[in-house]
Amino acid sequence: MTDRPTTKDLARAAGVSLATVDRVLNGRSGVRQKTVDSVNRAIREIGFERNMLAAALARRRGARFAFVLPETGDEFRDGLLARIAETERALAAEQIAIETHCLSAADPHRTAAHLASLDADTYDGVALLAPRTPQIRDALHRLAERGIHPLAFLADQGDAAPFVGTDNRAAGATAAALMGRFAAGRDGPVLVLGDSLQSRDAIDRRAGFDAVMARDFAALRPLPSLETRGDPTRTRAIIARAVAAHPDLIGVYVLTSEARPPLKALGQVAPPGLIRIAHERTSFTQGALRRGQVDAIITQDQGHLVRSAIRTLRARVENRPILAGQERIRIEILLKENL
Amino acid sequence: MTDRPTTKDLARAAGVSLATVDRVLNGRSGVRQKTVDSVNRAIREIGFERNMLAAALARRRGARFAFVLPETGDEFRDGLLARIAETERALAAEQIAIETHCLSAADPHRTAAHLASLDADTYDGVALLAPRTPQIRDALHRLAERGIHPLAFLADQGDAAPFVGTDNRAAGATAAALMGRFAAGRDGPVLVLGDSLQSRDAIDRRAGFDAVMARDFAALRPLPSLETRGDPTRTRAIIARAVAAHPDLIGVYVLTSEARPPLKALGQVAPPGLIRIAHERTSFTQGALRRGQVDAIITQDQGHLVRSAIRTLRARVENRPILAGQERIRIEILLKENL
DNA sequence: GCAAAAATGAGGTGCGTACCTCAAAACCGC
DNA sequence: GCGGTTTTGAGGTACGCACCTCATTTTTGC
Repeated sequence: MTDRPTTKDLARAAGVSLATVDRVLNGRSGVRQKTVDSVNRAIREIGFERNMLAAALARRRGARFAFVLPETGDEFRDGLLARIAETERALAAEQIAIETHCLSAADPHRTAAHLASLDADTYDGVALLAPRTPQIRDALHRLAERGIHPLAFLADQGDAAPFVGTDNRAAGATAAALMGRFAAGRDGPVLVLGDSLQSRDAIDRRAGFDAVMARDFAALRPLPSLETRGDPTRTRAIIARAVAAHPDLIGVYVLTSEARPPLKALGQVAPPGLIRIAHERTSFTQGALRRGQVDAIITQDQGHLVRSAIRTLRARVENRPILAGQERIRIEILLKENL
Repeated sequence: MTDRPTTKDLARAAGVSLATVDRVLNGRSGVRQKTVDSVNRAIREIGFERNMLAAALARRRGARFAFVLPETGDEFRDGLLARIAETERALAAEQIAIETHCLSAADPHRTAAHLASLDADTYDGVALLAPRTPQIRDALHRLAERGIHPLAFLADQGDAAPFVGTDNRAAGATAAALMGRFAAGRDGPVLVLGDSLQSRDAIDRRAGFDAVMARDFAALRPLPSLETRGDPTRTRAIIARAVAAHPDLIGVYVLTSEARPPLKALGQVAPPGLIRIAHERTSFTQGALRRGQVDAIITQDQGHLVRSAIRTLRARVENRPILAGQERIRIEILLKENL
């Protein structure tokens, strides 16, 4: 903490002028590779660390980010919006602006077009939650080319962008472990259902669930996934049919985020002792836990997700390393007792 | 985000000079109450927010904090030290310095003396992990009087300092819920043991554990707590005796952080199907989870704890509000599957 | 070896605040 | 209304960096 070297010291050590140091530090053009190297060497030698406070001050703003989300309207998304708004307020003091763009439906073309419309002078980074399609992949690459840092938020986009979110396979595996342990030796079928089963999340969760079931809890028989399509009537019908067809039903695993319809439907027909596991903390699932309508919730902390996304974007904008441990989103298990 | 008002604007709005604004903002003396009020009114009226970046830059440093910890030497503490070191590195760029002071043993007088020796010119805040005693309470009050912000870290100090840590009663309750669910209807005794049972943590956890056991799992009979005193030989003896005395033993709950000796001892004599629950993620407990030597770990994220402590201290130093949601330390449940 | 192009240097300004000094003004008790 | 004290003002410098302009040097192509 004794006075750290400044750009002036760096310039002297590298044998160049302040202007050149500035060019190198900020990646401007018009500097020979040889010079760049010598400055970088000097940075290491004297242990120069840029004072980001002064940099942000001089730059007159920290950064401006956007979250691009689908306009689905479920409680999970509402929670995300609330966390984003909170984070924005907290970061206003550091001159960080955060916007939220909600795009209706899951139209990859529209999403890609929106990404293409973002201006590099306005935005420094974009966190995108969207299914992985070729259009999106290209749009992300073009964003990066324009100097806007892309981030895959909750839905992995491969190497088109760094990813912030949880491992859905492990989340499914965790659900299976709880189901198996709670069943404790009983045997019978387990119902698995979800909103839509095509999404990457749902597929990964199902895979993780099945793997652990097969390995550790062979007495339980996971049934083929059923798709509710977000339709409450259909959901009720599916559940009624399943409960009737399997009088020895051990448990139900709701693997997508809309947990309300299935849990409500179960409330009326569930046999006693039925184990119910669902995903995502929402005000409904919390209440359901308290009321005993569900036994465990597998979730990820939304505030942490949002903040992690912002931290990751900032780190990239400021060309800084991240604290890996802080950015690994944990798979949380919620019981009534640790809400 | 359009140009925020600066101190200059504030001075104009309040009808005073920049010097007076400075005096008020930084709580210097020699300003009439009437003037202070009018400046504060102007702050609200024009929505002035101090630019902490510029302030930190001008002040030539962000802040300097110290963690004062007991020199116990268990894995939990080692983890904390590692997280503190990480956080310090990450925050160096923001001119935040973090020190760690390890005080041998749990001598409240020594700890109090150490706190008294801290200089307000050097430290802005201190996070203290120590048992709650009158000496400590007084030392914390005197710290605050000298202008050093105190923080109760992991161990609550009542109103002597704000608290960062988890609710140990809820942690114990969570352990009980898992124990009960994993036991799934079987009946029999449950062994509860810990390093030391006098500490506030241990007492709270036991209380939470018993409450849930009595309410939801009456078929299980928690036995009186046994104290291992950190002695492996004694631990082995206790466990051997308990296993012999209770052939129908259902589970074991290790409620303090030194989980290694009990789990190792159990490894040799545990009846099949015995449910083992312990606290705190360490490299040992993680390995034990993977190897199946323990069924669940109740823990709190150490990195989160440390960062939350620092954020809370910073917020106080900078006279800023905190993001409550971010500072509530969650009680995590770890299974093999969600490590 | 020449002109054109590329690379580098010198020097300045501004960001919003902290902190300092010295002088001027307002207030106080009597 | 006096001397003394307290309060306030004016103005400056510094923090470390970004960003700008213009001159000068070095390199490149031919």
